[in-house]
Amino acid sequence: MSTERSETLAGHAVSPPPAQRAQNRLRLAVLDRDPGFMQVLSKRLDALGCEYRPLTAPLGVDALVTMRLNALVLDLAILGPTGWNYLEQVCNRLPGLAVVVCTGPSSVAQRVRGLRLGADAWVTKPCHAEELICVIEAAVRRHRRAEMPALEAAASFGQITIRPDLYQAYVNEVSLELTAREFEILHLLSGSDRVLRREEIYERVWGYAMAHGDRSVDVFVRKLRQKLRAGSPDWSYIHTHFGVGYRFAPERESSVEAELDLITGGQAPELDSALAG
Amino acid sequence: MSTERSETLAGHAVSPPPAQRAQNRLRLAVLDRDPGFMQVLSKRLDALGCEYRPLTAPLGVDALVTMRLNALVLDLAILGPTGWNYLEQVCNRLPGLAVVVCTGPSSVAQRVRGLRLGADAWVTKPCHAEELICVIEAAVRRHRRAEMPALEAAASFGQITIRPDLYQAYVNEVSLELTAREFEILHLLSGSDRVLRREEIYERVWGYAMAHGDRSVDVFVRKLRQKLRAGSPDWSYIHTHFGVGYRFAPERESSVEAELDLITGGQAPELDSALAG
DNA sequence: TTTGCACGTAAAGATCTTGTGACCGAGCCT
DNA sequence: AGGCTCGGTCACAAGATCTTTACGTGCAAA
Repeated sequence: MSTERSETLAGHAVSPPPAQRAQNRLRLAVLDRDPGFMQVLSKRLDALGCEYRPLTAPLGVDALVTMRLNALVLDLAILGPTGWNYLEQVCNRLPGLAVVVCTGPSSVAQRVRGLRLGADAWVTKPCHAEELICVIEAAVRRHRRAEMPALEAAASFGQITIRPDLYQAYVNEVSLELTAREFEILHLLSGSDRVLRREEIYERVWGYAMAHGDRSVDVFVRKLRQKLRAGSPDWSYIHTHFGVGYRFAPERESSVEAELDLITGGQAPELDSALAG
Repeated sequence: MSTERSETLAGHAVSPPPAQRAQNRLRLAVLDRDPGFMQVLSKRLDALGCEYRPLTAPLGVDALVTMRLNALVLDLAILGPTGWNYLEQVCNRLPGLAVVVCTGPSSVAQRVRGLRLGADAWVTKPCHAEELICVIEAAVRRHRRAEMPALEAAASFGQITIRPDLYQAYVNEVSLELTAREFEILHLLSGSDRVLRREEIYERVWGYAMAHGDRSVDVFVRKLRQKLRAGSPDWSYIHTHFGVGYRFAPERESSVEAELDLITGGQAPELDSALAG
């Protein structure tokens, strides 16, 4: 297959598809010195695909900021009396960070103090790794509900730019006027390098299984191609794989254009203005 | 609620405190049957000035919605096997509600299950009232961090000025007379430059999940547009994305501009001052 | 080359979304 | 109690979009 993704053609960077997944993955740091605890915990975290950073000494708030964490787990015991101060600082400076205190036996007063200072949860050791992780997730979950608007970034392919935040695709700042469904299909295709079978496309866009003989995907691909061609005539984006499905890949079109492009330096101004008018 | 709404007629600053305070006060319901526990807890809650409602049987989700709670504390033991289901339902339908399970001895598996279903914290009885309250506050605090950026600065878009401190929008110092809901929706939309789906708007303004087929958002957008048009006739602010949702973006309208543009040759810098004056 | 499919294309009809006005109940003030 | 505002629902109409259907075209195997 044409592994040569044509991102270089556009002269734009293509945003990495896994951005979405990275957003949802848990990023956390654990400040603790108990080797057994750390080992058990790290094993479970790895299994969950967390990005996980063990710490043995308190990091400055600025360092924590640059790590872009979702959560911080810390054992107050290893910080001594300064722990309270550190906890307060972290909670104040990083209101969006989930902070879970996981430490040995404590008094009610201590736990109350920790929670009042801004900790989201207090787990007493010894504890089950699974439970601690659930507590972390609960704290992060609640936090995320707020700033979920962390959407995907815009991506460019060939001449078109796909903007998930606006549910629309553009060529030179001009909307292609895609309908919601058209956009979803384009978005799906553009996010995958491989050939997608019709059933796959249907299922992921419509949300349920495709009926046998349904031609809806074909019809939408046609409309998409039509609008893509209208806005970007000398490129082709959606390729048919006979008997299989469709594949997205920006490619330059016919020979005549190609020669003109060489002459005019990759642009055909008359064409653009003609279309724009 | 906002009883002093009509005072804004003058277009002058109005004291917003009552609404603010009501927002900050904790509104919670406790589903439990232990008299001793309830007594101790209610005493502490009263001292803190919480609006507090004891329950001895599970309330329907709809009933909980109308109570406008911040938090729900429940003892799973008194619900029996149906408790898990109830917990799940409540957490799903009211994503903005802090749910704290406070129940007797339990297994790790049970606690994990509860947290996974959406509970924000799990406190084991017997527990100190003070600690439980801290846990509740921690959960609510995290939830609020999202929608309570405290005092936000005023912002202007096109001809309108949005003043979160006054819970009102203005055109040339004149109030648009938005109701609370209307303002909240406008505020939310204006703070995000992407398309917001109805479900998102509903969930962030109403605080719980939107029922399928609910048209409330549409109706309020209509009322908003009406008032915006009344105060700023030749601008449009809220744009419909068919099949998706709404997006806020101040844009001039064509009607008056078109004629002026013809006269002034495509630019109408005076227009701003003319309209502003 | 012929034949059987798969696919491209187009348009009409069905379906879904949205705008809109009227209406009703709850809560609040007088 | 009565009038008011506000929040929320309903039904209808106008559009926009989607699905279905029909037929032409091109691919691939025999």
